[in-house]
Amino acid sequence: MDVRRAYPDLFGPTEAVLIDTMMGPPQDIRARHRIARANVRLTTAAFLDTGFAGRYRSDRSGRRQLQSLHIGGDFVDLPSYVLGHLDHDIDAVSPVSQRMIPHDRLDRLHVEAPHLLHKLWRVSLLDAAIHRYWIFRVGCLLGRARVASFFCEMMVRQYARGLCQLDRFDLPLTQSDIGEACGMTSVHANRMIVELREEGICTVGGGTVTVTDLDGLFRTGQYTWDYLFLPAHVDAALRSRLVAGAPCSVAGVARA
Amino acid sequence: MDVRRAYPDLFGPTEAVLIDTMMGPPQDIRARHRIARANVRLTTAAFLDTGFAGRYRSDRSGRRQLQSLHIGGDFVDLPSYVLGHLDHDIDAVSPVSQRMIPHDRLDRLHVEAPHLLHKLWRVSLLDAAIHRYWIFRVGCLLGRARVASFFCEMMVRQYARGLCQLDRFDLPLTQSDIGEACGMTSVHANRMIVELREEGICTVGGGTVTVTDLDGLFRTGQYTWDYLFLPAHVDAALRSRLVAGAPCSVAGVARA
DNA sequence: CGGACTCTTGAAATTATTCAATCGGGGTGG
DNA sequence: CCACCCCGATTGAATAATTTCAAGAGTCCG
Repeated sequence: MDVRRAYPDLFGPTEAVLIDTMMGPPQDIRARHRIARANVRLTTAAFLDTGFAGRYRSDRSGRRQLQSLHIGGDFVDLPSYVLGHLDHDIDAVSPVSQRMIPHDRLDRLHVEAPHLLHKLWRVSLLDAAIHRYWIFRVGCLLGRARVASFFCEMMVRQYARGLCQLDRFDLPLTQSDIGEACGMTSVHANRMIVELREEGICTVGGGTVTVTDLDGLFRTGQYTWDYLFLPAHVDAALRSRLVAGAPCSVAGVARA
Repeated sequence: MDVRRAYPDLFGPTEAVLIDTMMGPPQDIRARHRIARANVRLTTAAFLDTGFAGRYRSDRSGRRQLQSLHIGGDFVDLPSYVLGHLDHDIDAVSPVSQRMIPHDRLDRLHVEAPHLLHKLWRVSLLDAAIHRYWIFRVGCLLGRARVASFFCEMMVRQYARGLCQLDRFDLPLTQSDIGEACGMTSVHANRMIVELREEGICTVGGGTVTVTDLDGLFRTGQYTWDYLFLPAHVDAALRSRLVAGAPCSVAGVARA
């Protein structure tokens, strides 16, 4: 996954080349291995080439919360560049291929290409917007809606990068992982998934979610993608496929 | 609240003056009035002088989730500068005094003071770290712990800005607001608050939380402040007041 | 084949919501 | 000044959502 494909409305060809030259060679990380550790001074930032990586925080009883789930094309480690270290661990959820960007290489952008740093700032604010939506999901929605909303997001984010169509998408998570993402036990996650299947909305298995009722999935998850700030053409494509399009998005921004 | 007091380890005196010159005069917003609207092109970013402001998203049934709560000294609106508009509303929770920074004034920093933009990037990543902790709080903790954790955060963040001691702090929220922050009903929030009071941990009323058992509050909320990236002296002060200090923080970062 | 892990299901216990009602303080109009 | 009203806090009881505990079935792999 190159940065242009990941952010088609953000980076130009020259910028993409520059970013590419900053990144080291691809490194493979095995599933369930650590990508970055909390409370350790870091000197490189990871760009996620392929695979899934997650941020985790655990409570005292060992119960774990997935705080974010990154897909190919995400800069998973920008916070470590700006803040120096992380307050949480980042793990490979599936097998991952990543490319490292040295922090001091990013430092040089301040004189070489300051506009690029501004765009990386934008990228990290997109992550923050996703975080806020996760707060909403976990805080407001009931079990079935939480899982549906989570599936919607993972599908739309991959769709926006050309990684899937709107009928199925990769999700190499166990039901325990899905529970950790949605703030529920694996047992309850299983029951919600069973319900979604019985309602003919989607099936989950083999690391893939197959969507049998796209509208139903979005409706059940009360899902809108306005917070993803998608490129206009992706937004339009999504709208055309959904009877009750999202209430708002980039294209629909009013003028003041 | 000036920026130096808000971020003592981040901005130098010269930078503080520069930021100050960018900001317009203080504007008063009445409680429960809108500060920024979703899906509207914005041209200024708000700096919160005093008061409390919150980001909200609602589900289809009208149930509302507080996604973040800002206090005096927060740049509440940086996402709107970088992304152009917001995907959610920002409301004044209490009476608010804010100062606006025109986006084009920030643009000029690219040539005038690029290092300042980098620091603003840092500020927005601190917000993102707080978002992630909210995901953890709402997704992992049970009711009483959620409320205690929320209280801890609001106290520590205000303490770090010299806005309170560790025995009481302002929290001009109704119990309904607290419920929206913690992902629960106002009725349940009330019950959790009653429990905290009966356990001798804290009392809530009149827009103030009075902490009668600081250790108990932190223990009940399983709270650590590592994600706030506090200045070292604030971190040290907190540690010295808590028998079982947080497991990790800036001062405790390993060297790689 | 054995072991480890995941998915699945049932039943009991816990946690949280909903519905309904009461209490109390602060402000307003008479 | 006081009756009245509204809103927020509080409580009880019934209902719903979720967790916990436990067990069994399926699958993959050494």
